[in-house]
Amino acid sequence: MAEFSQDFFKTAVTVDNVIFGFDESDLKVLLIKRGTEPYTGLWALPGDFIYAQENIDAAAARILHELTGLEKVYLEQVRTFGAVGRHPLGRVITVAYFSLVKTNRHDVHASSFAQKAEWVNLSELRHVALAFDHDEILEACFNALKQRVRVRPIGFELLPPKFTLTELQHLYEAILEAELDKRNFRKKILSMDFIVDLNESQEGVAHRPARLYEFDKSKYEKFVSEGFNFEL
Amino acid sequence: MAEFSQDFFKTAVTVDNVIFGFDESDLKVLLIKRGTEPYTGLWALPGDFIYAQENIDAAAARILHELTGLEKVYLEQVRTFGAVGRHPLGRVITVAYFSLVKTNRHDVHASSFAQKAEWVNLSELRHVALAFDHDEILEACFNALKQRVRVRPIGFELLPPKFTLTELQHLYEAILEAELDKRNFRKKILSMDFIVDLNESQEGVAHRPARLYEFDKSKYEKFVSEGFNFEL
DNA sequence: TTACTTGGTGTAAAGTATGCACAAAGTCAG
DNA sequence: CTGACTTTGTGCATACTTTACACCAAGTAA
Repeated sequence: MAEFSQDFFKTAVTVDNVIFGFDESDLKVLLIKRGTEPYTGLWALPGDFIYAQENIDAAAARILHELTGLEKVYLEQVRTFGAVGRHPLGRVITVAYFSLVKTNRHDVHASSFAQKAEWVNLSELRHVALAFDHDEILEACFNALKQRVRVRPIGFELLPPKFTLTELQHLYEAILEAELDKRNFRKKILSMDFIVDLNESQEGVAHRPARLYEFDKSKYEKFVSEGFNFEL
Repeated sequence: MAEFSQDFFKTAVTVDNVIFGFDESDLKVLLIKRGTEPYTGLWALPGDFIYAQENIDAAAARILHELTGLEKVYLEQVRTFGAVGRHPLGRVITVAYFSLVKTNRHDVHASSFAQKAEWVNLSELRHVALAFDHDEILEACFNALKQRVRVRPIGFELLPPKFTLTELQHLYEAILEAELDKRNFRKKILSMDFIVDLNESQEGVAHRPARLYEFDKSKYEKFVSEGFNFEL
C-alpha cells in the first residue's frame, strides 16, 4: 500500500438501490423513511456502505435481501454518483443500482438502515423531494429501466410467473409511459415463441377470463444463442 | 462524520478512461505503458485517484487533459468496477469512462502517471493482456460505445470537423464491426438534415475527390427538441 | 335473459430497409 | 494527350415491418 497517499481513503463508497415493483397497473419503488439526520423524515433510497470484503453487486444484493428477504433478484448497475457536496457529512460516492421484484409475494422488513420501508407509487413521487440527490438517482434508474426493457425481456421479473397479456401490456405502458395498441402488442409478444400459452385461465373475475402465459427463459436463451435479438 | 465507521474509508476510488481515437480507418485507444509495480511493462488504461474536492466527471476530464492537452471532449461514464481482488495493493474501486477525441490534431504528452503513452489499434489489442482488470473495462467501454453510437450522433467527435461520407462510413464500420452498404448508408445519413454539404472537395487525392460535410450540432439539437430521434 | 365488462382476433395501407451495378471525376504514367 | 486506374456518387424494385382500426366472444351479476 506504500504508493497510496492516505488522502485517497477519506472517501466512503456506498450503494443505493432503486427497487421497482409493479402492482395494480402501477410502477412502485421501495423507499425508506429516514429516521436519522440528515434529511430526517424524508423518503430515501435504500442503501448502505460497501463492506471491505464485499463486491459492489453483492452489496446491492445484500441491501435488497435485508429489506425484502428476496434472493437472486434482477439487479443492474446504472451509474455512480459522486458530486462533491452530495452528502453533507463528507465525501460519499454511491453506486446506483435498480432491481426488479415481484412485489405482491413478499412483505417488506424493517432493517438496520430502514426504520420504515414502503412501496410508493412512482407517479405520486414525481413532485416529492427525496433525501440527498436521490431524486436524480431515481430518475437515472427509471430511464435506465425504460431503455433496458425495450431490448431485454426483463419485464417478467416484475410479474408473477403466470400472467395475462393485458397485465404484461399494462406493465410496459407503465414503464414506457405510453399507450400501446392491444392487437399490435399481442401480435409482437406472441411472435416471440418464448412467451408460452399455459392453456389456463384466470379465475374469479367478473368478466371473460384471460388466458395465462409464462416466460420461458431457457427458450429465450436458446433463441438468443441462435442470433435472436429481443426488441419491443 | 460521527455516524461513519472508519472502516468505510479504507477504500480508494479512481477513474479509468478509455480514450478512443480514429485514424486511417482504425479505431485506436490511448494506453500507457506501466513503469511501476504492479503490472510493470504492461499496457494499462490511463487513470488516477479522484481528488478530495473533485467531481468524478472532472477527474476523468483531468486525466484526459493531462495526457492530451484537450479540453471539452466527449466523455461518458460507463460503469464502476470494484471486485474485491482487482487491485493487488488494496481495495480500489474505479469508475470507468470512455472519451472520444480527434487523434490527429494533438500529440500525446507524458505525465505524472504515464511514462509512455501511445495510440494502440483496438484490433491489435484483442489478444494482449492489460494490467489489472483493464481488459474487462476496455471491453465494457467498447460495448458502450457500440450501443451509444447507434442512437446518438457522437461519431463526429472522432472525425475532423470536415469529413467525407466514406470516412464517416469507415468510422461506423470500425465501431460496429460490420460492413455497411454504401448507398444505403449515404441515403440514411443525408436524410438527417444536420449533416451538411459544404460544397467543398477533398484535395490532393489521386482519384475523384469526395465532397466534404460537417455535423451541424445546433441543427441536430433543434430537430431533437422537435421530437427527432437519431438512429443508425 | 339482459346488461356489463374485459378478452381476443385480422387485414389493408403506409413506411422502412435491403440488395444491387454502373457512369463520373479526378490523378498518374507512358 | 490518352488510356488505365481509383474512388465517388447515384435510383429503383422488392421484401419486410409498422401502424391504424372495430367487433364478436366469454364470462359474471342483477
